Amino acid sequence: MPAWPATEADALAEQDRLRTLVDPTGPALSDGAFVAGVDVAYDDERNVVVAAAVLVDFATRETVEETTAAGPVSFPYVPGLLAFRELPPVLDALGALRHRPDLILCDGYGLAHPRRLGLASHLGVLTGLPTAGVAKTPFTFSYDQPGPARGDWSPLLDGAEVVGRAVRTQAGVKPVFVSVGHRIGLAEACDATLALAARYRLPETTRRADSLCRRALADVLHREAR
DNA sequence: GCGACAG
DNA sequence: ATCTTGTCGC
Repeated sequence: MPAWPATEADALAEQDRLRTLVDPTGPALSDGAFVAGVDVAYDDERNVVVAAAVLVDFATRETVEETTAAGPVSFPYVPGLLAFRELPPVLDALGALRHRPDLILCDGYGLAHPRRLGLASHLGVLTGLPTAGVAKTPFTFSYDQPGPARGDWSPLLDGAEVVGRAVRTQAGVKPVFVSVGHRIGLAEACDATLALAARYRLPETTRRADSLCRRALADVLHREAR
């Protein structure tokens, strides 16, 4: 396993290498599947980053398992290179899961990335597992407003290229931006996102991972302060 | 050329 | 991401 890139030049080269390994197609989830949500929280002052992985039963939306992992911040925030900042602790948290996820939903992008290798794609290749990205903002991409009903969607475009979908997960709420990561198709990734966002704008996986990593970060800081 | 830009 | 109170609404 190659060392984690330390410079932007190394990171760009690593993206080029991983991009050739991505499979942006794959089947829909079935009942009985487990979907993992991952997210991270930072304290750059204290050089601490904490990741959380929450495994959810796709059919019932109940939490099956939760893990966290803490570590030092190993890469600065550079738009386009987010994966190098977020993935080290995420890989640790996923590795602590006792069950293997059938899909991992990330907070951010996959194919919808300036260089076509967002953190969801990156994580998919590193783990070999199906992944997709669900982002809260359109980044640099364009889209027409999707219809008003839950389930309505419109193409997310990078110029003329379709890189994902703006998906309305709840009526009267801003859309989320779904893009494929690895080993799942775009329509299938959107279906999974919609199914997990039955009540709120963001899928339960993302919501639970978000709150868990914040709590875990607070715990770590509390512990270090004494 | 410069700035903006997922989290 | 993070700094941050109360408040409107279901």
